[in-house]
Amino acid sequence: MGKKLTSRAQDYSQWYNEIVHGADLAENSGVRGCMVIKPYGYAIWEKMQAELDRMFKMTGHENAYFPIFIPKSYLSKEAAHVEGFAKECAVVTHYRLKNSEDGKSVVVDPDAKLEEELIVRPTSETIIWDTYRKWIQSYRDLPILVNQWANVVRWEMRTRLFLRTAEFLWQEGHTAHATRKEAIGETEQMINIYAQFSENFMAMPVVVGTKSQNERFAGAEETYTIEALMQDGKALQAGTSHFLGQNFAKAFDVKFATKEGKQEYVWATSWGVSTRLMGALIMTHSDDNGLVLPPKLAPFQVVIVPIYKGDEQLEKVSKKANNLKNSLEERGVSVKFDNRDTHKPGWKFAEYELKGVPVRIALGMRDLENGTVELARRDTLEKEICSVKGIEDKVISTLDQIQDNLFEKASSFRNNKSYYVNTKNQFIKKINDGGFVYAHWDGTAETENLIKKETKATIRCIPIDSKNETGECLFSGKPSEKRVLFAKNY
RNA sequence: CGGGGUAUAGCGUAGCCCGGUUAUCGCGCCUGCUUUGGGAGCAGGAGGUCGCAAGUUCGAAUCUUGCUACCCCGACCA
Repeated sequence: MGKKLTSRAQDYSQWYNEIVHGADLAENSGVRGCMVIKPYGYAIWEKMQAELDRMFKMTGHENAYFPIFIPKSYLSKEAAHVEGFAKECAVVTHYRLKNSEDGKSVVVDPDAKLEEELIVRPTSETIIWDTYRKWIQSYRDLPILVNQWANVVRWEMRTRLFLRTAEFLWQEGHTAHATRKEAIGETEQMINIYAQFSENFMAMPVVVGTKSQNERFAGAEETYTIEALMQDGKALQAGTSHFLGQNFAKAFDVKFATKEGKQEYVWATSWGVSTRLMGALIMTHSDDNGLVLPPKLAPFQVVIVPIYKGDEQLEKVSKKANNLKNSLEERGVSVKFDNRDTHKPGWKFAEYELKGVPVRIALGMRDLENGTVELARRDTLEKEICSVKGIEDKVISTLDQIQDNLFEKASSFRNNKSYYVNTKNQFIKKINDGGFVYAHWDGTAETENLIKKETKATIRCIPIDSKNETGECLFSGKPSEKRVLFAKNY
């Protein structure tokens, strides 16, 4: 074993930072709170994008693009919305620079002040609904099912790579519907797509639920969420889908003529996931040796490391390795053959372990003689000598096993850290230990605020599959109809 | 945004309290030879506006002030 990361037990935050840097995912930039996503990290994001985009299109959505700038007046048209975002908006006030008087620098030209300031979008509901007004006249124009891939800016005070940055990448879906029912259906469909993506691609189990009023999106009537449990026992909101009612239609005067010829306001939804998913991915699977990637999101699923002495051996090994690479690629497996002569095998082993490559194949002269390869899997760190004959099937089944195993491991971790508590003391203890705590709650914002103040826990969601079960709120003693999910959160 | 801390070569650091030769060490980097199945060894070498800007001083990495960035803890948030 080579250089050691800080262990999770020792310092979880530092472990996280060391993985992000060590696995070459991202780094801080010269701009406060803004990150540089490096090629290896971006490749993972691209894998996420590709699958999500496919799922969006399968359900009838189209991509479009709206401006990064939003006139200030738009933002204030929906009261709750502006209140939610006002405190974290970047504002453009001028459109020109000029040389300073001493000629050594550039300064903002005071003569170039904008008539109306522009907000750098923190989210695009307002500019999009201002646009939809022009697109929608009749029920025949509905539904509109549009998504955009974009960057947004929220001026965060405290940032962490991927988890909370001032600028981040995301997708935001914005749909318009003729009926309340259809819009709610869309909201639910999209949260389910996020849940499927999380579980099937990220191998990350999530709880699907709705947000309490306190946690709801600014301007939404209902917010659906997927909540995942990180290895330090804190919850991470991984994606949200909002039923916006007619709030934005009313704010931007978007009406349509029904079949009967009546004018009605349009029903809206919006939904998004962001580069925060990268943080979720890291904190769900990775271990003290580095990143662990599920095969479906790995930039390359297999790395082949040659072992040789001298050019002659390298040539022989390379020939075999390239054949193997080709035959794996024909079967749909992505492979990197690392034939760099500048690093030794041991160095490469450690490097790819840190980078979370699911399967490593080592190939040397001994293997050429015996017709074998050494196959190592990242999730269990197990090594096995395999016959090269039929190795493609073996690799494919190993990748499948890794994908499944990661989900199983994450699921059992979460299940073991999910508690059903019935007393205040138990509640406080389990919250402090970390984990998902299911408890009765009286349904009021006052009690939720009290709990947050006393325990730092918030209601992560009211789970969709929460069974009706009468009980008493642990903090107010008032009656409750179902348990809700509490946790400390990111 | 409030409290605390840090900033010295690509990375991690010593020196700072108590100002004074050529700024320390490790990793990495370059060259050569030997190596190569879990981060190689030896020899030689390169690399620094000590975060930025002012100030104090004969003299500043070291003292003072301002700025910027990052880390930790809070409040806020995806």
